Order: sequence, then structure tokens, then C-alpha cells
Amino acid sequence: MTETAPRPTLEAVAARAGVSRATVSRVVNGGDGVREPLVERVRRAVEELGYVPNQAARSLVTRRHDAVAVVVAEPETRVFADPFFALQLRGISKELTAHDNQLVLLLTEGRDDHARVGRYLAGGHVDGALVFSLHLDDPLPGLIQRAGVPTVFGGRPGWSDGTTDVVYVDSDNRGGAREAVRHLAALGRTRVAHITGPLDQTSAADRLDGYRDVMGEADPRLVVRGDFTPGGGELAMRELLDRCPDVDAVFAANDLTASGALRVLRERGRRVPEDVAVIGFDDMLPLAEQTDPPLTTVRQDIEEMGRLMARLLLGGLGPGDAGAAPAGVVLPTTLVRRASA
Amino acid sequence: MTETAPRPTLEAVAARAGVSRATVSRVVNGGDGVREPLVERVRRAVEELGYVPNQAARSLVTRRHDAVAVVVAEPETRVFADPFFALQLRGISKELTAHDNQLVLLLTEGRDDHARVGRYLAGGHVDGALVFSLHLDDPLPGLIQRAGVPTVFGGRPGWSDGTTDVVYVDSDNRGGAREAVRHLAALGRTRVAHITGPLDQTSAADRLDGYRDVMGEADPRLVVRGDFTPGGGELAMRELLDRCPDVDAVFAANDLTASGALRVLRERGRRVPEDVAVIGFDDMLPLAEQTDPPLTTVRQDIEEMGRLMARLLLGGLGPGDAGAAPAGVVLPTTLVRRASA
DNA sequence: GGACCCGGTGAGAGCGCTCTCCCGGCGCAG
DNA sequence: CTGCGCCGGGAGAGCGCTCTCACCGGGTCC
Repeated sequence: MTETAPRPTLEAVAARAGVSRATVSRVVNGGDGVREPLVERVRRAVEELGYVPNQAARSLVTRRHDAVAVVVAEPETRVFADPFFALQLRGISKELTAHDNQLVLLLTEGRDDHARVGRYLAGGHVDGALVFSLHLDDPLPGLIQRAGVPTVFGGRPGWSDGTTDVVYVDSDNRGGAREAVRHLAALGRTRVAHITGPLDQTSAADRLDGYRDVMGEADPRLVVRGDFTPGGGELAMRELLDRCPDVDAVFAANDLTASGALRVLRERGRRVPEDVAVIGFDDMLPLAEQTDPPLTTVRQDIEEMGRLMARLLLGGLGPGDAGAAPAGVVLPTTLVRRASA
Repeated sequence: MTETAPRPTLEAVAARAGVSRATVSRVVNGGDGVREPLVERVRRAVEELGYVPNQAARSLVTRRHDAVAVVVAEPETRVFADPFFALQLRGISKELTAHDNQLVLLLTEGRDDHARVGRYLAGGHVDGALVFSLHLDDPLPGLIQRAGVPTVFGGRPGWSDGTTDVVYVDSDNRGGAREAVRHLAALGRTRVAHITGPLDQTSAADRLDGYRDVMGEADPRLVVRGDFTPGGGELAMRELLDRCPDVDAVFAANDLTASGALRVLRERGRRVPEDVAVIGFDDMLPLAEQTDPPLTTVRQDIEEMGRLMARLLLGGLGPGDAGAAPAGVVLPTTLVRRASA
């Protein structure tokens, strides 16, 4: 048992500084409207007593919590182990920290969890929510909308097609895919294949759309389904080589997929990029630099996406500037040319 | 701006049910000592009004928060993207949820963050902390100890050698390593190598110790340093084959490392397990089942470690059973035999 | 039949903070 | 020199809850 010394209260600080509670409160919250000598006295008292405001008492009256929920729907374990998500979370964490907000993590799997999360958010324990719901059919986003908590989604929710006023942050998956495929075409490649991600995720679907924007319906056999993993990339690449031996370029839905594809190409004796050019997506480091050959890929600033989500939630969604908050923010991507294409 | 309807208070529920606040409070907190018909009436009122207790008000008087901080020191990005950590976090999340506790995630990098975390924990905003500090020289654990918050560590902290009363949960890394190496020896292998993890992490150091327990000091060239990644495993395996071509078994510090090693062995034309037997650590699925050949490995129940950490914190550290809380809990490991050894 | 006890309920204080009001003092204009 | 405005600071209410304590009614026991 840790013997917890009773923490000093405002009252105690006030007594020590020889002022009233109100003044201490003012100083602690920025010190506006308090004359300098007093500010100094109070600051010293705070310091000496090691005073830390009681967040519960504060929340009780302000109705703010300086806390944000991050909700992660996790149908598969994979989602969370994904470095992609880890990076976004890091961005979120940094931004929240910079604004003195706490991050409450809500992991869900299954229906009961959804209800639980809905109740929690509706319960007004946090000032807002950042939601990662990666699948098209997920009921969670709906629940959350209804909870009436300011919310920003990570990635375009499946049911939002630009019309609804849902706020989200996403990469320009479609545009990035177009740029990648155009680059392959510009290289003179005519048999450009695409290994997709799981198509129930909008990012994967959008990248496929981008591919189709450039390639039209081309040869449907050139599109093979993957799952964003290296293993899936290997499987897809094998299938691709079997049914279209004349393939001369591959646009993989992400870098992990591309790394699997590269492995199979090497195994089958195809030279990259001479025989088959390969482009990935993400620019996930160090992976993309360490493949053999180093991977040409579409970069998206993942950490920045996280930061932006947090910033939107904290700043843009308050009652301050009604209507000013954008529905969806789409971050640009850039093609990073390395050796594989 | 979301028009937030004023949330119903205890008072409102009491009025609707025709009882006093105190009675509603009792019902909400378990309903002990309230007669059935009243309980029913109150329950209905709660339901109808959609009442959710105000956690801030509650904390203010109970001095409990039903929240636990999870502190992750993140010198490298890798730490967080690690599926190992993700699994532990999942276990923690489940256990906390089961006890109606929230998970406050604190990601740190760098000194200022440490101070911030120290202040936060000392500030009494959470009931306890679960700390992942993976490196020997990390100052964070010390700071946290001083904050006077009940704490459970994930993995044996470097500076704890069983003597101090620090509470942690760990796998039997040393014992598991011993079992793996003994198994290789039992297979008749005499040139058993070890690819280590980053030795500033206790788990890696302990596995090396386990290897040495069985092999003695053997041939020092048989120990090569890795870093828990497939890339590191590849590098180490190449080095190993170069300096000890007669190696006939490899104990890799984890499955990722083993997968890299397998790749190099295949590339160099060594058959597994005929020429070189390979054992990993973790039994990370699906990886361990999908390698070629499927990996023999030391299983540890990672999610259970997380659960246990949370359970210890919530149950065992309270003022309830002083002295009953164990200093360190070491979970057993089991050897899972597949094809690679 | 009256004193006692005990389970169930209500009344009220108070957790630590913010915020509105109010008051006293000072500067400036008349 | 008096009056007014303004600003810095204090007093006090009250946020929504828990928890102690007093109260009340109906047994039980002598």
C-alpha cells in the first residue's frame, strides 16, 4: 500500500500565498487579470506545495475533460499491429499532448463492445472522438454519430460519399494510385497489374478505382486480390504470373504487398524493374528502402494524418466557427522514385 | 456545433422515480440495501431518462477514477508497431473493460515527455499505471516509482533483479530458451547458434542467458546479435553461415528473426531441418505457421500477459491484501513443435 | 404492552474547483 | 475637490455525486 499524502488543494495554495482561491485559480489558468507580484507569489506557492489541479473537480464545473477517445474497431488483430495505425496514433498522441489533452483508447471487437463504446461516448466523458473504422459494413460509426460527440474519422467511412457532413481525414488514395499507374504507363509498360488490398476498406477500394481510372477495364485478369500483407502479396503475385505471364508492371496496394510480390518475382527469376516494374503504396520506412531493389512507392504522411485528425477535433469542431469545419480533408500523396520502377 | 441536451442528473432520476437522490445512487451502484420494488422503479427511471453517471462528480468524492494509464516508452517507432505489444495491449484492454476501467494511453519519446508523464501520474488522475519500458537505461521507471502510483511493469525492468519489490509480469524467457536449446541438443545438434535480440531489452538478454545455461560458453562465434526483425535475422544468419559454415541449429530470439534466418538458409541451399534446425520464440501467428517449413517455436501467451498485468493492478495492489501481491509474475512458456526442428 | 433493534430511506454536508457577482481603490475628467 | 469608470481581487454559490447520519416503522423480546 502506497501511503498517499493528501494532495494540496487550491485552498492550501491560496493560504500559503496569502490570497483567495479565486486568484490562485486565475493564475493557474493563465494568470490573466492578476498583477505581476501576485502572480509570482502564487506561482511560488504552487511550486513549493507541488500543487496539481484536480481534474475531476475542474471538469465538474467546466464540463470539459481535456480528453479525447480514440476508437479502434478491431475485427482482426492485424488492424492494430499494422504499423500504419501505429504511426497515426503517434501523430494523434503528439498533437493531443501539445494541447494538454489525454488519449483514452477504446478497442472494440464485436457487438457488445460497440454498444459499450456508444454508451461511453454518449456519457460525455470525453470532449470528442477519433474513430478508426476500417470496414464498409461497420455499424460503429453510425452509433457514434448518434452519440452526439464531435467526431473525426480516420479514413473515409464507407457510407460517406462526400455528401454527408461527416468529418474525416484521408490520403488521396485514388489520386496517388493514378499517379503510380501513369508512371508505369509512361515507362512504356502495357500489361500493368494491380494487387488490391481488402476491398471492404475504402483505402483499398479507392486505390483500385485510381488504377481503373487510368487502365480502364483493361484485362480483368490483371487485377488480383490481396490483403495488405506480404503473404497475401506473394500469393497474389504467383497467381498473377500464372495467369498473365506477360505482365510487365505491378502496382501493389501497399508496400507490404509489394515486398511479397518482389520476393516471388525474384524467386521466379524475373528481374525488377527490367522485366517487371513494381510500385507500392505508403512509403513505409525502413521497409521501402530495404527491399531488393528499393521500392518506388506512393508516399503518404501517415503521422501527419493523425496530427491533423486531432487538430481538427480540437480546433475546428468546437462551437467556435460553425460551418467552417471541412467535411473531409484529403492529404496529397507523392510518388517516391527508387529502383523498382 | 452539436446541440447537447443537458444530461439528466441523479436529482432528475430521483424526481421521476419518486425517491431521494441517495436511493438512486444506491441503485446505480449495485442496489444493495434497497427493496426490490424501489430498485425496479429507479431502474426504469434511469432507463427512460437515459441517465449516465457523471464520472467527474463521482471521482471528486470517491477519489477513484476507474482509469488506468498505459505508458509506452517509444524510443523507436518499431516498439509500437510490434505485434507483440499490440497483443498485450489487447489483453489489457479486455481486462480493463471487464472491470469498467478506462485505458489512458501515454506515448513518450524523449526527456520532456518523461517529465510530463511523471507529473501526470503524480497528479492522481488515474488509479494506476501499466508501464512498458523496454530498455535497460530508461529513466522512466524510476520517475514512475517516485510518483507513488500503483504500477505494474510489462516485462522485467532492467534494474530489477528480483530483490526490489517492483511488480512485473514477464514470460519465462530464460526457461523457454533453455527448453528450445535442449530440444536442439536432444536432436543431436552440436553446433547450436543463437541469434539474439537487442540486448538492452531484458527479454533478449534473458533468452541469451537461457541459451548459455545449456550451451555454456561454447563457441562465442555461434552467438550473433540481431534486433528482433526479419531483416536483422537475415543479416545475422548470413554472418553466421560465413563464420561458422558447420552450424547445424539456430535458436532465434523471436519468430521474426527466425523467419529472416529461414529465408537466408533457403537462399544458401541449406535444408531445414535436415541441415540446420531452427527454433523461434513467441509463436506469433499466423507467421509461425506460414514459414517454410512451419516454425518450431517457444510459445508465450502474450495477450494473457496483458490481462494479468491489468488484473494485478486492479486487484492485487490495492490496500486490501498488503504484502500478498507478488513482486514478479513469470508466465510459463511451452515448446511448440512444428517442422523446422 | 412497552423498550429495543434493525433494515430501509431521506436529509444534508461537502469533495475541489470555476465563475459570477460585488466591492474597494485608483485614475482621470469636470 | 468631487464623481465616475474601471480594474484587480475576494466572497460565495453551486457543478453532480457519495456517504454519513438521523429517522421511521415494524418486528422481537422480555
